[in-house]
Amino acid sequence: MSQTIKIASWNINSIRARLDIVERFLQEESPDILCLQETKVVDQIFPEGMFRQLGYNHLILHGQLMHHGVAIVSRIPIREDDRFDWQDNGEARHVGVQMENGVRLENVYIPAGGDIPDRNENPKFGQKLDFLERMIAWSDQLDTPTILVGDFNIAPLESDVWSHKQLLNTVSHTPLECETLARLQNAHNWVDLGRKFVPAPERLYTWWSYRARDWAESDRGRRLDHMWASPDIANAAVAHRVVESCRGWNKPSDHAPLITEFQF
DNA sequence: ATGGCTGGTAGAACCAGA
Repeated sequence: MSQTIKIASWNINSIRARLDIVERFLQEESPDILCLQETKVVDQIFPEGMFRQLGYNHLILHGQLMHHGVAIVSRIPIREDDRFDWQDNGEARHVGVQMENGVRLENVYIPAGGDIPDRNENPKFGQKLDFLERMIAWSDQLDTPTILVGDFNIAPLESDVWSHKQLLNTVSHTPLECETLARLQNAHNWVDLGRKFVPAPERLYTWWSYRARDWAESDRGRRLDHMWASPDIANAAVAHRVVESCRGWNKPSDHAPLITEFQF
């Protein structure tokens, strides 16, 4: 007997500022599970009501004051199994759950890394690389079917950015970050579902700056958000897309949500 | 013109995002 599970991931840039568009997204797309990044709220005042009204009664929250914060909301049973501190500084950037079928779902918010792509001049860049190294060590040992989603803050391929040449020295697309992300991918033979369904060199973006006069017209996007799957369950993914239209909604996040449908 | 905006928290001529 097969089961279809629809999983979404969205860097929401404040859940409280975005409650209306998240509700619209849940009503229109009806995912079974939604992984959120940058919730920017402590767990005590996370706006659970809207989610529960729509049947999302399983809420796994890992927030903190002001910045970062992740959450997994679900209308099918999930149980928390870990919340790693891959940055080793207490920031809320990961939470992981297990579904009833035993597949793990890991929701991560990799640090942006600051402005200067040099760990000596900019400690945040070093923290980002160290975060990735800890994820590599974890991936090396991983022996359970796992789905890894979230805001990775790296656009690895030339066709993942609006201009490869102009962004080579911009944090999120530097060769060092792209090489490190490739090592992370190789550490578990992770399947990049975005590029499985939209092969390079087709344009594929998930983030557009707030500062563009017209984000859609200039289309200076980057693919910062990703969904990866263990090789042994990658074939369970039967559909995947970036819901770009959400970027044009009223008071949007600067990220668009991703959706993958699995048939287990 | 890849920072032109945006949010949170404080009460900033702030900090952070990417």
